[in-house]
Amino acid sequence: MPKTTFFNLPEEKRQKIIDAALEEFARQPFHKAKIATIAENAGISIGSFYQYFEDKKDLVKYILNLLAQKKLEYINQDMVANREKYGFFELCRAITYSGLRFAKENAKYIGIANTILADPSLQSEILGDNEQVTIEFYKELLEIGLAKGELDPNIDVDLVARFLTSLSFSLIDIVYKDRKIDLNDLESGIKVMDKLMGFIENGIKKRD
Amino acid sequence: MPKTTFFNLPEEKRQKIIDAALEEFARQPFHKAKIATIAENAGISIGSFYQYFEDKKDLVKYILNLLAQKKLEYINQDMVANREKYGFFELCRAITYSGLRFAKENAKYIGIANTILADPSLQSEILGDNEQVTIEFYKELLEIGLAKGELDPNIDVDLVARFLTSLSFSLIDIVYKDRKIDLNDLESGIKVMDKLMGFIENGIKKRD
Amino acid sequence: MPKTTFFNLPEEKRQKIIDAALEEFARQPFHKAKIATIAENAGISIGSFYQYFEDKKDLVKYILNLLAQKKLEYINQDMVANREKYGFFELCRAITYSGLRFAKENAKYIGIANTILADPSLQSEILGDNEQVTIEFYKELLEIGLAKGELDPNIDVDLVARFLTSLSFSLIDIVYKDRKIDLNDLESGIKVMDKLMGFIENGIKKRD
Amino acid sequence: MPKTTFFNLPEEKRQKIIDAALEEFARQPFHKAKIATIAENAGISIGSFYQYFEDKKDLVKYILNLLAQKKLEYINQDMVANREKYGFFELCRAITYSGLRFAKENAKYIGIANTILADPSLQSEILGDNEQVTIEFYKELLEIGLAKGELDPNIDVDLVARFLTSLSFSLIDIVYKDRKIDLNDLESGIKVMDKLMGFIENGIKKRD
DNA sequence: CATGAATGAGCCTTCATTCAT
DNA sequence: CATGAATGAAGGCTCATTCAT
Repeated sequence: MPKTTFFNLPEEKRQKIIDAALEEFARQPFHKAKIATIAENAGISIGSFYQYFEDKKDLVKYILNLLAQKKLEYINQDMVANREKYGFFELCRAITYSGLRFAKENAKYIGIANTILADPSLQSEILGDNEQVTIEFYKELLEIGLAKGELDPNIDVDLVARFLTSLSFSLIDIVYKDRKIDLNDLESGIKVMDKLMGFIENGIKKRD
Repeated sequence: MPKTTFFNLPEEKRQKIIDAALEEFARQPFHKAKIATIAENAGISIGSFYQYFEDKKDLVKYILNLLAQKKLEYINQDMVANREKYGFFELCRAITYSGLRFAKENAKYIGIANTILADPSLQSEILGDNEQVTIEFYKELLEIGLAKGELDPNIDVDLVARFLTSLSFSLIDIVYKDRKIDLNDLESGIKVMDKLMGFIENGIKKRD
Repeated sequence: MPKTTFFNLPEEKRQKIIDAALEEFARQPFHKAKIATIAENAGISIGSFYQYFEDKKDLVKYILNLLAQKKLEYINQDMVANREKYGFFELCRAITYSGLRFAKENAKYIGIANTILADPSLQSEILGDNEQVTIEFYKELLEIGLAKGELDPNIDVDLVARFLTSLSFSLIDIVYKDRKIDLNDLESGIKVMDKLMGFIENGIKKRD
Repeated sequence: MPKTTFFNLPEEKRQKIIDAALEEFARQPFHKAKIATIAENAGISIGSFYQYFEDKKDLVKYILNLLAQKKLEYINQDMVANREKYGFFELCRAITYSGLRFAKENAKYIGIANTILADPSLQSEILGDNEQVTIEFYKELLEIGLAKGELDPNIDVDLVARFLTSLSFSLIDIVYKDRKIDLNDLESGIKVMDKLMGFIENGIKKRD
């Protein structure tokens, strides 16, 4: 966690530092990213950087948490809170849709998490159980869907949850890498999503 | 590409070097992986290393090509050559199945490609058009399937090809990360695969 | 010398700063001792520190002077003032005894002077002529002793003075390092001292 | 301990590095001594330095060991081996004499050990039980002297051993700091020593 | 071809000191 | 006077690459 000095900073300055960090980590993997560059782009001195953060890892952890948090904010909290009232596929669509919006509005930084977490020597130390949380969330949705009779009772809940989790990352990947899909046209984004969701729906919904 | 001296080496020695490199890249991201370590584990001197390879990047490119090549070898070449004679889903299953076997027999090194390619500063330089190749291959299979009337004519060939490509990586990911799926029991591996393929099949096959 | 602001401080605050400095210098050599730590332990801000002291060296010089001064205070001033009236060995015993009491009551900080003065890059700059003063003092005592016929006229005054000075530091060293000598039992302290003084006395007193 | 690469170096080069280190540590305390300076004065690159030594501490430990070893070599090994055959004061004189010769021929570097070991944060880590060894050695000599009836049976063996040990360092200190004692005139060195030993002898020898 | 010592640019991190509030 | 954020020079250490043997 950043030191308290960081949080005492004026909003604007703090944001500038975060932006500089995001930019650098988007360009360089952890071990090649230079704090000097980050500091310079943030308009602060190296010494100041070390008054805000314990060290390089401290910064990375914070950035990653920020991204995770930001992504969560895109999800419709009302739907999540009242998940019982919505259909499974409706929820999945909403979640995926929020993921899309997140991707659209943060296109520049989506690759960062992947880049950072690809470093085996950081994973264990930095990565919390974010992924596990996502899996558990999908499992719960699936259980609800099964109880309501929306889903094929034969599906392997664990496996499907894992698959949906992995898929959500894939989706972002596709959107992120394929610049041909114009994210500024949200319409087309939704269409992409709908098609993908169609695959899933056809695959696991209950058939009469 | 490695220098000719490398290819003049006795098979055994060459393999030892490759193994050492794989091991190191599995443990460390590109910029933290040390040639000194690789050389030592390979039982050669640092000087020799530089007689075989141009530099560090040269080694990485070679290793990546090796892995791609090895994965290809797992695919039933007869089916690929005579792809016209097989059903689309049959081919997909076979390809996925080969991916599974590859994952099973090279579990240790699966993460390497991901780790290496997560480095944005390497991607453009090192990554060839491997992924594009895969996408094109799937597109061809889809076109054939469409021509044969196996597939729903409404699907977006480009998107589905992209999706299948991404999916194949996801699959490997799931298998790779989830140690609960006992890869030694190939039966279960196949079951996993079949379930996943079921989703796809339900999603894009032609319905009468 | 500290700035006047320092001496305007309430006694208590000043002492807290001194204590914090002593503590830090006891733990770390000059170049590793941190003003930030001293300031924090003293309950003042770094900025305040620099309002009291010119710089780090200023503090060290002051601390060293304080210790020297404090040690002097342990010596029976009456005996020193009227040195002519006392026997040489009586004076030596008294001085050594006072050194012991100083060591006992300031055990925690005895090592500081040694630690600081071991730094060659500081010695010339910081060290006054404290040691020379001590040597001169012993020389005077020896001259008096010789004049009174207490001492063997053949001794080399300069050398013995130097030796006694060095010895006084050795004594403190022994007491300081050897925790087996229970300083709380002053009785035993005196016994140690008496034995050491016995060596000297036998060595330089006039024999008839 | 230095790496093997260091010991593979030609004698001359090795010596140059040691000399450069001695010179730097004589001028600067541990935390201010710069490897860059040592490397430069030794005529090697910084990189080379780190191929010879693990790190700065590694070098210091080695230098300290060297000095201790060198000092030992000055002692008449025959006398030490056959200590039973020599008188206590004879042995003490010989040991002190060897210390003097060591001081004379290594005047420049005598202060180094003191300087380095004055750093509390290094003592525990670097200092072995060298001092304890010396104390034990003197204790043994004293026991032999007592058994032979050479010494006053009332002396406190432990205390005197400790005192002699401390004294041997003091002696070196005097010689080291007092440039007025011309060490090039060994005659005068011996005289100094004899006087000091006289004090001790008078203090602890058996009186009839 | 093999070797491994030599090189030095490069980067993280520290901390004494300053200064604006 | 008090504060504590800002500064940046400085130094330990790493490691890819070269080269003489």
